[in-house]
Amino acid sequence: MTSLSDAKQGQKKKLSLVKTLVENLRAAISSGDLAVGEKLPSEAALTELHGVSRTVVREAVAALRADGMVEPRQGAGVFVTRARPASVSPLQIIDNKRLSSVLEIIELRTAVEVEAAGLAATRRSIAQEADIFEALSDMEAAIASGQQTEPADLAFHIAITRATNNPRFEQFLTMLGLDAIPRAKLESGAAMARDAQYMAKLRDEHLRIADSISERDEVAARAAMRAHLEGSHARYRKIFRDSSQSHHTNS
Amino acid sequence: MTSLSDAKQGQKKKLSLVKTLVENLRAAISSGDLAVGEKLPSEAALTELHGVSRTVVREAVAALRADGMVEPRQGAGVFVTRARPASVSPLQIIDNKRLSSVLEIIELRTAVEVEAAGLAATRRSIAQEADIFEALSDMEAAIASGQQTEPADLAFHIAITRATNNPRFEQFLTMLGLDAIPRAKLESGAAMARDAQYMAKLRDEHLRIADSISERDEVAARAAMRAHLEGSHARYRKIFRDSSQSHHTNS
DNA sequence: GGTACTGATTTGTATGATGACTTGTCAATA
DNA sequence: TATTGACAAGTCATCATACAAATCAGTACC
Repeated sequence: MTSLSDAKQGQKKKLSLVKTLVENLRAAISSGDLAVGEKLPSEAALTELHGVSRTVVREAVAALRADGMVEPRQGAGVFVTRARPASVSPLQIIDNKRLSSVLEIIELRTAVEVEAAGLAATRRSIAQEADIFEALSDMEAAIASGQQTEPADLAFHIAITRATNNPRFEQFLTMLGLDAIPRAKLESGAAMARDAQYMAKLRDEHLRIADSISERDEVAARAAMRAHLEGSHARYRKIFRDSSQSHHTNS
Repeated sequence: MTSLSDAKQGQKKKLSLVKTLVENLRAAISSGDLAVGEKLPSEAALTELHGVSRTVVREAVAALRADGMVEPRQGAGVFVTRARPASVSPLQIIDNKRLSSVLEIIELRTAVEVEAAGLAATRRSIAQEADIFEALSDMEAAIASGQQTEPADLAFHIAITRATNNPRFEQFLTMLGLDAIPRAKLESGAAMARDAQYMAKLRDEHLRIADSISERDEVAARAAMRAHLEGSHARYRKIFRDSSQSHHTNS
């Protein structure tokens, strides 16, 4: 025991007792020594174990709670909620350069947006329906005027998630942000983006989704959204193939 | 002036003193009211200003320090180092207290996990199949020994996302952490958690999912996962109803 | 068999005390 | 004058104690 004070004196001087205790606990949690859902030793036990006062223990727990790693419950104990600090959003580590990463994200989007389309079909309000069609016409306007279509595209999809009346769906898509609508224009799709045929197909897919939601046809809405995103997946997979081929011929 | 205690009682019911103080300070900092480099009021001043004890003040500062927003210097004071927390994850704004929030998250999970189950059924490797069944038996062991089942439950679901061979699915679930498996045992489900009938049903649903994935039956896997999560949704909605009823009778 | 009570455990908050460190003041000194 | 050194006030770090509030497991009771 008194391992903390010893360690502290063993090192230079710095490291406050709280900081060392936080590091210890954090290590124990992320190493799985304290598994998710498990209960930490009680404050009394921690004071005993580490040879520090309750103040130190409480401040250390306060720090972990701020990280979202633990959650104390009065009368019950302190419980581990996450193995890693919540501050690092795992999905944020999207390597936009790698097309495989883009494909992975599209697949995850498919999961969420197909469900969103189905829920939107059953729950949408009149106003939300109008918003969807408005986003649709914005997109068409962007196509007609040759502007960037990505923001309008994203707005259309967000309008649908909003129509689920479950804010988490919109949060999810907003979190992905423009990463969700990959950079076709940038990578190699400059030609494709101006391809009238491609744009028409995109518009048609969107229209089909919007119509299904409008008609409260859940099954059709799901199918249309899935077709749209799987089409998108296929298109980017094609880009992947083409670019790697051209890469080969170049080298 | 005891502004904190007043505010606390003014709101619903809960919200610890530490949390409210943290929010206040955080707001003051990000609003520029307390500029970067500036020194916070001393502990004594803060206790006076907000009408709380030093314990509360110190834990609040410990939380801000964990966020990297302030840095205390012994003998000198506490200084602002950043205007914004080091990083914020967008979905993090989950109010675990509100059951409606839990229900929303379950719905989002349903979207992701139903798709994951389908993908897992088509893509799983032999090893991944084994991992799923291992998680399943861990869960059964937890039930049998009367341990907490939530961690094992989460592990089972994560094993499935892993079998999609798309790391984004696992990242998504890991991001939610235990928020994804709401606190049945904690809130009001102490009785439910020990309910053998409930546990048997849970086990049966899990088994059905695992079997479908094992047999590479995509449709069945999706259906089983959806049934499982929609059942979960219904169960928590029931808790919501019951608790609000009991609340009414109490008041 | 279910219900209400009770006591032990645990976190939340308050308070007082002591030590260590930082900073500014100011007199003593070269 | 400029530098040094002691000193005091202010501040955070830590410890110890106490009580309140919530939880939980067992127990007695009906």
